[in-house]
Amino acid sequence: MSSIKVHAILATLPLFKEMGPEEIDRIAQNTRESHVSRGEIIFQRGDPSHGFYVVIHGQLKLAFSSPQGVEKVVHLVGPGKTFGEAVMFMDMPYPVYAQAIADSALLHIARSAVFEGIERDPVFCRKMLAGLSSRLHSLIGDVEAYSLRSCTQRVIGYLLQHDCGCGATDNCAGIHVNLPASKTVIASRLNISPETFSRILHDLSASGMISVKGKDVTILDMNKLREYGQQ
Amino acid sequence: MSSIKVHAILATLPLFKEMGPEEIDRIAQNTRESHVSRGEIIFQRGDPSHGFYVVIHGQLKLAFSSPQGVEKVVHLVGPGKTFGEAVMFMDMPYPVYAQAIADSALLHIARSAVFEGIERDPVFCRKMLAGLSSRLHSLIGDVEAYSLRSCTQRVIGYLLQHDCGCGATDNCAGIHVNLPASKTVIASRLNISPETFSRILHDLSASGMISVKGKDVTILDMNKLREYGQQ
DNA sequence: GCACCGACTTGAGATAGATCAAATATCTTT
DNA sequence: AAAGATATTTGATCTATCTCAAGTCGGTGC
Repeated sequence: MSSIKVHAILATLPLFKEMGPEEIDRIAQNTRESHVSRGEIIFQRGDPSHGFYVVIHGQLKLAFSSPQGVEKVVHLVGPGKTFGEAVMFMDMPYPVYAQAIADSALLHIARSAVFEGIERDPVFCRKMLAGLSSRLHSLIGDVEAYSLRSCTQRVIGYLLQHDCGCGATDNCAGIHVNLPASKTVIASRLNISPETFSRILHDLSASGMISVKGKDVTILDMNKLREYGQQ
Repeated sequence: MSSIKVHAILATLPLFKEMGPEEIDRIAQNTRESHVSRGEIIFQRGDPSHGFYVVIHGQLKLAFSSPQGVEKVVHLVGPGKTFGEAVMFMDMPYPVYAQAIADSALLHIARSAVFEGIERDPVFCRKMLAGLSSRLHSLIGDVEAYSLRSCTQRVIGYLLQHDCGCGATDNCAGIHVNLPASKTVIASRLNISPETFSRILHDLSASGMISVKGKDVTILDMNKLREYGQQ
């Protein structure tokens, strides 16, 4: 891929917006593109970090597995999203592994470029801080969900979060949610067994709140669903 | 408290070490001291953030509660530790509330001072990033523990993490752990009911791995405990 | 179009940990 | 030091969710 194109991709990221073209070029120079196919590991738990990643297209998961081999998906990363920033700022190996769940293209941005960027540009630095903060915020949300909500509530929470932003209408029926990965993976993300996930989806369908066709979920009764999810 | 003393306290924090005295003074100028007694709320979930806090002495908890009133402690903060940084970098209200679990003294550092600091000093910025990263890392650890480990394993993990650093000896028996809060609070922190926590401590005592006297736990057989916690 | 393979569903049963309740123990306040 | 209040322990029971097992569905390659 030409460095022109890399430049263009970087320029669309919130992180680099507002950066001057020459700064972006500097970053682009320290960027490595890679293509991975479904199932490939990008890094293992315990590997040292040399930078962070941007997903150009495809989908991957961050996860760890127990000694018994049970896998727990912590995070799903799709196009335009970044991962691996946090580890870069500590002298620590990756606490999770990253695996492609679809053929994907990635950009790797070298740690050195980021550290230079911080040195030069306080705005960049603040964006980096904002990015980390928002990841932290969503992890707190996960902790809250795992500890205070039932499986059904977590599923409903997930569906509501992933409605494809039809706007502010309160009870717009027919909202469409596309599951970005296999149901087994989503279940793991929600810390539920696949069987339980399947049953919950079934039950929500049966009571007319949603309808499910493969990876497409349609929210039929938003209010009822919200109510169910609330308390 | 005199601003001299504030200056001295700030200077001991890793975050401000390496900063010049005049810079620290600038920070100190934007610092507000507060004393809270046991049970007092420092901020509520939903409150807007105007800076972050340093604990001078005392102990507090960050937590949220479910609609049914069940409380879940996310984080315990003791002397020398900071909290509330992450929220400061986003336009979001606090996702948790903070409550003193012992009479405490706090320093509040205004957001504006932090943002100025970032503007001026890339080292400070990097430390801020490192701080957030490390918090994020430990949250990932929590998520891992909640999703892959049993209650007993979490308790053991907690005890092993909180041994008061007797060094690298592998099987130094008699390591002493002091629970920094009531057992009910620790249990919540570990996402366990108080009853279950009590029983686990009892069982570990019964099998001779630890001994418990109030808030003092002594690890008697480190190896056995580790083994138990592993798998 | 058919056979195969992984993903999903459905049923039955098992269980870790929660909840409820009552008895102690510990800390606070007077 | 006694009375209350709060925290902890212990026992008995309950239940949400997991696990195991057996289909069924849906896409892919031949």
